[in-house]
Amino acid sequence: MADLAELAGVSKITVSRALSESPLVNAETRERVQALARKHGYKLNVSARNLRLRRSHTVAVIVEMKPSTERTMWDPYPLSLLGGISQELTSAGYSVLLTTRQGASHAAVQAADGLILLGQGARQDAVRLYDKLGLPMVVWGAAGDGGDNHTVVGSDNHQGGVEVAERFLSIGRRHPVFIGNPDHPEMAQRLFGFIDELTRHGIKPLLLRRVDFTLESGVDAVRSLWARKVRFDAIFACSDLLAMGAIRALVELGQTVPNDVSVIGYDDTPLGASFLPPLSSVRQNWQEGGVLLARKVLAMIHGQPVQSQMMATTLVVRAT
Amino acid sequence: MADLAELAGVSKITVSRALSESPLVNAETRERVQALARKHGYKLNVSARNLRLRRSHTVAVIVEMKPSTERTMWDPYPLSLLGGISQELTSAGYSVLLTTRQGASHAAVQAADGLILLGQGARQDAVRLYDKLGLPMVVWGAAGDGGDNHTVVGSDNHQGGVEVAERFLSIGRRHPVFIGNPDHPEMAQRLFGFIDELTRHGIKPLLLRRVDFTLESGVDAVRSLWARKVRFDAIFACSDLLAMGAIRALVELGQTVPNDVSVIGYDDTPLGASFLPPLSSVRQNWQEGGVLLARKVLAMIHGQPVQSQMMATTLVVRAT
DNA sequence: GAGGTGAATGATATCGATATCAAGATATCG
DNA sequence: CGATATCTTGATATCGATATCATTCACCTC
Repeated sequence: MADLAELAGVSKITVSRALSESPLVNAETRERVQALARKHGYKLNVSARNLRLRRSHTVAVIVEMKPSTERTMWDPYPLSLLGGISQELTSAGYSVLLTTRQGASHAAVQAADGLILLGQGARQDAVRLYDKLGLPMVVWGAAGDGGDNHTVVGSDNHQGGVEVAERFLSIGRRHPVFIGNPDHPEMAQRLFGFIDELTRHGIKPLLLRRVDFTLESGVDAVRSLWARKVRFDAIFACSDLLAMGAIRALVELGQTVPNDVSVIGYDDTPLGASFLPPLSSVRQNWQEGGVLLARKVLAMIHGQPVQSQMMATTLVVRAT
Repeated sequence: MADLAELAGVSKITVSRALSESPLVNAETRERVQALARKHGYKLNVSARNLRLRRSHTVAVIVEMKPSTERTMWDPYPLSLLGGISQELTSAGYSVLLTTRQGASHAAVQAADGLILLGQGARQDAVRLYDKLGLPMVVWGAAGDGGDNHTVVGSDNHQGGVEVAERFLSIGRRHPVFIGNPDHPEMAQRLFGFIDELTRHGIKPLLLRRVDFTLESGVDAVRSLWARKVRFDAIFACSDLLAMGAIRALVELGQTVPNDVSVIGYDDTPLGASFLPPLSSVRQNWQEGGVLLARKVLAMIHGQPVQSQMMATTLVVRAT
């Protein structure tokens, strides 16, 4: 910038003003300086600016969806959110700093203007940890206890459960089963919604705990029900893969879907949609979720009041 | 840092040295300063350090896989690579700055120590654009013309095509069809590999151009073949979705897979693996790809010699 | 005991930008 | 025509860290 100043025959500060479109500088001077800057390929030193302005124009995104730290980055789940976040933040002129929880101790994260936490961690420990940093923070997940310094955005898992229950009830199902892992706060909400709605009609679902969200796990779940000779006519699975596994096992056992047993999955993956038969599923709009997360951090950074928000889910009824 | 210096009764510079584990400082002093730093929650100002050291310990990842700029972040493809990149870089103490091409003009990207470009853009224009920045750069994609300042990492699409051809030949197929979009450099490589190997055995495949990589597009492709009464006994589809669509159409038309027609997809998605029948497909290891990308940039940043590299593909033979 | 060695610490300058205050040039007004 | 307002520019200090060179002091050797 000093060089530019010399070239243009003005002072550094005038160059600075010209490049930042300050109205304090003469239009002609501004043009001249900007032309020179382009010509010589001048590049602003972001560190210097950030140092002076005491802000980084950066939001750190910490990904930690599962207890298994090894695999966190691999699930398509956080990655979809990331898409929305990234688009919204970059178009607002902010940078996205991507880290896993291990990397989050690095200094760069602390320099961020705000934090987006994907996944609350077991027992909210991650949330508490980052709350201490005192940065504007938005968390993706189930609505927490609140009262902290952070905002929560998530999809309304409780409502998702309710919708599935309503659907089952409306088509006359009376012996529903829930497959999933209620230790996970978001899954728990789905279960609660499911139970709440069923209970209002005097029905009590069976809870089948499954930790792995794989196709095999779904197959296994149904087989175990069958082996125990449990009577059931509807399955609410916490993921599409579980649901597809369940259907596959049902078919093997000579059951037809949806005549004998209705099955509804969760997440409405393309995978489920192109399954045969096409899977009914609860859709969460992750793109929108990401955008919302980004908007909330930005609002917090700008000191605007921000509220937690749960996004509506949609039950997509296909063939199962 | 100045405050810490006063508290500890030493100078700023000594504090700096103590916190950076410099051997120039007395062990006892170092302990004392570090204890104070912890106690008062001291946080290093990264901007200041970066300014002084003239580096940012940051690698920018620019995502631009498809001509359609709107959707770039949504394909699971770049996102998987991102996982590997992120883990490798953060564990090496580097930060990952995530941007789309639109956001890449922002100053923060230019401040990065290195660049990872996911997707070369149509006609390599993106590559050329960023090459100008003069930063260490690694590009994911098909091996380019080389000779530029960047390194290319990608999976060996040509070999992938060859492997599929070999498989078809080994099971006696004589009328293969290729479905995909040869305008895309990576797809083109697959096609070339496919053709090269087949030609060695005097066989010429049929090329069916399809731009969309959806299930519907695959269905449509096979129907059009059928309508034209083309004779074919093997299909190499450029994506698993295309392959699954093709199979679905074949089944509708009364053909059996793989008895009448063999089908092989690309990418070995979980989707394909849990398809019925389980899809044969060419696997690219994206996790490894991401790790490799990260390692190469780091090497370039450290001034070590780096070479472009194509990763081997694996043909996973399942039921189709 | 003079000179040399090495360990520990400090003073100062510096990285590249911007905020603040000051000042010169020009325009406007009665 | 002088005074005040407006526009434009500049000098200086500053953000928070680290590199460089200088200094102090204890200890060792001959």
